[in-house]
Amino acid sequence: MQERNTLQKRIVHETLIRMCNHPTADEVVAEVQSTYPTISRATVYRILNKLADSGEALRIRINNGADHFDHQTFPHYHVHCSSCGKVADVTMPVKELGSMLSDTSGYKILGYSLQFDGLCPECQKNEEIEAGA
Amino acid sequence: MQERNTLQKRIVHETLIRMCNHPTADEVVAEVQSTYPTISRATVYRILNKLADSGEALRIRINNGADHFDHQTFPHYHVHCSSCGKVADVTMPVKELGSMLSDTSGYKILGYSLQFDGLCPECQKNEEIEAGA
DNA sequence: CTGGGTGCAAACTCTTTGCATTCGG
DNA sequence: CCGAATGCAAAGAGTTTGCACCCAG
Repeated sequence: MQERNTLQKRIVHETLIRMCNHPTADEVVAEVQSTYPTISRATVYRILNKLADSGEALRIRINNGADHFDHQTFPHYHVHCSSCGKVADVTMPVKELGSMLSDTSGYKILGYSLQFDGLCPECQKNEEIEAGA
Repeated sequence: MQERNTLQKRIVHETLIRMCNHPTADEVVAEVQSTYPTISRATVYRILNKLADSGEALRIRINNGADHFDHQTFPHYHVHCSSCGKVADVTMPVKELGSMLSDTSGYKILGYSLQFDGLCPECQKNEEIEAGA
């Protein structure tokens, strides 16, 4: 029943912390395996799930795609670029949401997830170029 | 190039409207096939995607699971029961969110998605019973 | 020692796609 | 007619799981 502190766990967690771009599980696998080729995809998935469940990392669910992970656990939100898929932080705190957690047809609210969709600066630029051409 | 009005499209859309419980694509397939066994899963998926793309239905992405669909297109949010997976509406309007759509590291915001997680009344009851036993 | 963790491959879930056929306009 | 839409089956992406082996405590 005792949780063990294995090399794999340390490597995956450290890798996630080092990757600041909200990587997908697959990107974490690739990054981990670039240095430790013997660590398997299943292990990385298992460790990421455990981190997300225990609150040591956030799972970010993007429309139409794989889950992304974020090692930052303080309350914040994410913008997802509809064009290139990049994910960025929205650091602005949304205090109002706290007061919204009621009037939900009898549900006991445990949490919420808020994500924005939009275009990142680069894709906006590309859009203008295409429109101009 | 002209979009056609097929029997399948009408059936899938009507079925979605009739199912008020935010069904998954699979549940729509099952419901449609209970009356029209020859309509294929692929067709239902294609039609649901088209409805979601054209704004005639909403796609609700739930943590760890299949997409749900909602024929209601007016602005509202959803609560997802972490225990039984049921999805319910949050009809409370969230005006504040409109003013949040800025200060997002240069992103041009096109939309956002807000979902709550919690326990539905039934699962709260079950939890109490288990705790008491 | 011992059972939690790992690696591998296979399985699984959800969704999309290639292709021949059908049928709405 | 003609090509958009369908049905089928197979493929695809992302993730989980069964099992034998391994190693942290």
